[in-house]
Amino acid sequence: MNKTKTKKARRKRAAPVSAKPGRTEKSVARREAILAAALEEFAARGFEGARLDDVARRAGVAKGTIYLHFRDKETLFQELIRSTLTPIVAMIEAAGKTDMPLRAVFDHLAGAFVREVLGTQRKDIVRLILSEARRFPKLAEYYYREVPERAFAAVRGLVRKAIDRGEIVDDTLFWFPQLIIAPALVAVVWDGLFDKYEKLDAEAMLRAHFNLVFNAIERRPS
Amino acid sequence: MNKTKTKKARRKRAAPVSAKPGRTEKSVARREAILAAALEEFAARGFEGARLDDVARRAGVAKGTIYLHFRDKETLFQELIRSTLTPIVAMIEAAGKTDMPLRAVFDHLAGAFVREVLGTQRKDIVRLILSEARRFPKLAEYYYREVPERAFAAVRGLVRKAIDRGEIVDDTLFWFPQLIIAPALVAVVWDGLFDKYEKLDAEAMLRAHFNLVFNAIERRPS
Amino acid sequence: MNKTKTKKARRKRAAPVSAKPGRTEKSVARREAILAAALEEFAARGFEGARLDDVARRAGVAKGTIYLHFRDKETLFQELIRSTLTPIVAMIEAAGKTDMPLRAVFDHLAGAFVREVLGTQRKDIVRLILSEARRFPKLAEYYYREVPERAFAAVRGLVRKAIDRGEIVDDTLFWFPQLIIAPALVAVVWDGLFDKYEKLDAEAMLRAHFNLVFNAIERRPS
Amino acid sequence: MNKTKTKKARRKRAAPVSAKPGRTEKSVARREAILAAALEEFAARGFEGARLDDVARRAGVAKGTIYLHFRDKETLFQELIRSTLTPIVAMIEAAGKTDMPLRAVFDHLAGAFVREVLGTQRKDIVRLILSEARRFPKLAEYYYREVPERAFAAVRGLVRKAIDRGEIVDDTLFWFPQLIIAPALVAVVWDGLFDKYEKLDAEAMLRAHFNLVFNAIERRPS
DNA sequence: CATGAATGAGAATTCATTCAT
DNA sequence: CATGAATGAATTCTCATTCAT
Repeated sequence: MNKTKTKKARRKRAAPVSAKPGRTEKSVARREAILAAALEEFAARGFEGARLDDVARRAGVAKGTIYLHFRDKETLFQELIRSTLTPIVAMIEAAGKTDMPLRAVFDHLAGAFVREVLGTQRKDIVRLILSEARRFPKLAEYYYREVPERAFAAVRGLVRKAIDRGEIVDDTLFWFPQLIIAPALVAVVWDGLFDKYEKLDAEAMLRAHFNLVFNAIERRPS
Repeated sequence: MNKTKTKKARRKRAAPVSAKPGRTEKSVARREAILAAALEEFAARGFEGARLDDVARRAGVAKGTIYLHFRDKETLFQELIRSTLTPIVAMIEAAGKTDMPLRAVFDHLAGAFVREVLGTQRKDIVRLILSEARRFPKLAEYYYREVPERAFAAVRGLVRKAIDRGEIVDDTLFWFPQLIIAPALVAVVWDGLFDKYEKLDAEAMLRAHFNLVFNAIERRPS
Repeated sequence: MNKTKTKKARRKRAAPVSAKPGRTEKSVARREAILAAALEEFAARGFEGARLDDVARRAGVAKGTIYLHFRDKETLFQELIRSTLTPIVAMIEAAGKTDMPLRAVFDHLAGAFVREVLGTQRKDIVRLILSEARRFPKLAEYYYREVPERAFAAVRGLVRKAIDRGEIVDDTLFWFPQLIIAPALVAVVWDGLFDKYEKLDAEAMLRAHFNLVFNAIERRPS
Repeated sequence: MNKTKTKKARRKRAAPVSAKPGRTEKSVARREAILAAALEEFAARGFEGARLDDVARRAGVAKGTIYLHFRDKETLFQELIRSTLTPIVAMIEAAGKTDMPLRAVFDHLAGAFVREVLGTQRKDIVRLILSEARRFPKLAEYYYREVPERAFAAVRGLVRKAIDRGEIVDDTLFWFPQLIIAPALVAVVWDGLFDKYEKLDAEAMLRAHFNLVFNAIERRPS
């Protein structure tokens, strides 16, 4: 008689909607406070390690309040990732539509990355994705669709245009757009793990990388 | 921050010595079995998510036996990382002492990386470090001293020799040795998160990267 | 992204077997202690109202120990019902196979019921079934198959034989075997709810009921 | 026993008066809506299992509104039972005052029971009393005074009159009036637990029961 | 009166760690 | 050395009740 069920599947009708509930300023503010607190805690301890108790305390709300805004811990985590990603995705989309020279676009994106990601808590979100997405396949797919897939499609478009315009003579970046962002990944990881042992000037590294790459692929004046 | 570190300080009396205990064959075999099982479980669920119960079951030993070989869960985790790292460190040391042309050394290391890391469970160890090391500063430092510090020192030595020999004309890699391994990091991350959505030919990517880099820095025959 | 799932479905591999785990005397004794404590608590507060904390305390074990023997609260509840029912089912089966006069069989069963059910904690189990089975359809079906279905089949067999033998001249009990046990149900309910306000001599009531019934259906010597 | 009654005594300040509040039509309607919703929820999940959230939703009021009409969950429960019982008590009182033949009275009551209880949600109230009254001694006593005590007094009066009039020759029902309603109890229980496995024609069963009983006790024309 | 967001005391369940056998 | 039953602190999630609007 039901020996093998995995879990109780406790009651839970009429889901707490998860997304934006009330509309009051207070309500929105609380939601933001919870997300901010969650970012700190998840970043510091990972998904499993973070305690909702601490999130609540840090957000200045009662434990139960979290559940008025997010169905459960996992939902809170995913909403956190999502809401942080949205503006980044917008930035990527915008970058793909420009007609500036390739090098200029990358320089601009590198600056934005250093300023808007590395320089803010958004880098923690990136780290969280690196650390946890594997255990949340839905999240991994969402992230894949929103970020690398779009970003690489944009890069490919830009590279093709640059070739067509004669700016560059090599299509390596078309086939491996990963190569252009690889140092950014290094920067995030380094910042999280080794910064206290050795500083890394991420912006300089990114610039050096672009120099190498464009030195290799730019049309050289004979 | 880090206000409420209640957790990690539970009971912990008379520590069972931790390191390599007896010398019996059986004992050593058990230790290996536990480490192998731990790798699987930690890789699949992360440090917090893994259960020693599952490690024991997978290793075919009783739960208590784990404690005969490792002081606690954290020690098991760190020993796992350490023991996996040892041969990699040796490889790095060896690579730094060669006199082969720089390009040849990197090609060789890339092959070794694809074969010995990406193609084995060692990639899971790398991922675990990326994911968890932040919460284990001791581990992060150990890893930093053993791997990137040594590896980058080796790279710097090789680069200097290559410049001295006139093989290359650019010292970017001396200042940012990270740039040469960045795509390897991408490969590990991609493999863990996105492989099911889009395959990535890591070896081809690494080769393409070297082509770009060396095209940029090699002395060009006038 | 998975907005509508009902519950976390937390990990739970390799079910804790639920039934008899170890084989030690101690283990069996603990299991019994837990079941006994559970009976008290469930009987006093119902399924939802009972707290496993109290069950553990009453059984003299730690909270976690309960989970070594029973997958969860529901399983504990159902095993409790089941293990109590088993001997009752056996009794019913035996009663159906006799060749005694119908009246004698019922007299015997009534005695057994008063002695073995009303006079023991088994009456609490009956009450629990009345109270809770509706919320555990699996349990309700199990109970139905084991008790009323068998019991009424037995009654019908006995009634038919009694008619064939000319003991009784009426087949009402064949069509409504419920009528013969109805007062027993009243006795259980009364005992639970009203005994403190007015005592009910259950045995006398059952006897009076049989007198009525047999007075109505027995072949009357013209 | 009952060592650890921690539960039922949480906060409870400035009680909101409990009983019938305002007099507005709206107010009365709301109260009725809440009671109706409460019946559904308590019947489906029991006292502990029912959630006031669901009651409020079903009644179309806010959660706080319940507390404007009922002091707390327990009060709501008891008022529900009480208000449902009132008309039943009236029916019993009326039945006790008739001068119809005993058999006719019972036939009439059986019809009323099938129509007004079994055929309506009132049967759920009966079930709730069977299930929960034990945990609410006040409720049990109230119910005892209002229903069985009165009903059995009425039955005894009717029986005595029937004997005096020479309708029946046996006083069993005087001593055990429970015997006359026992099948009704069976009908309620069966309906709740086993109806899906086997239908029970309650009315036919009650009639068959009366036939048996009156066949046994009616003065037989010599 | 009505609302429903907020609260926080629980309650079920998990799992690292211990220890008697 | 090995075992695995037992422990109990910790953690997530629930829901009766309150109270500011």
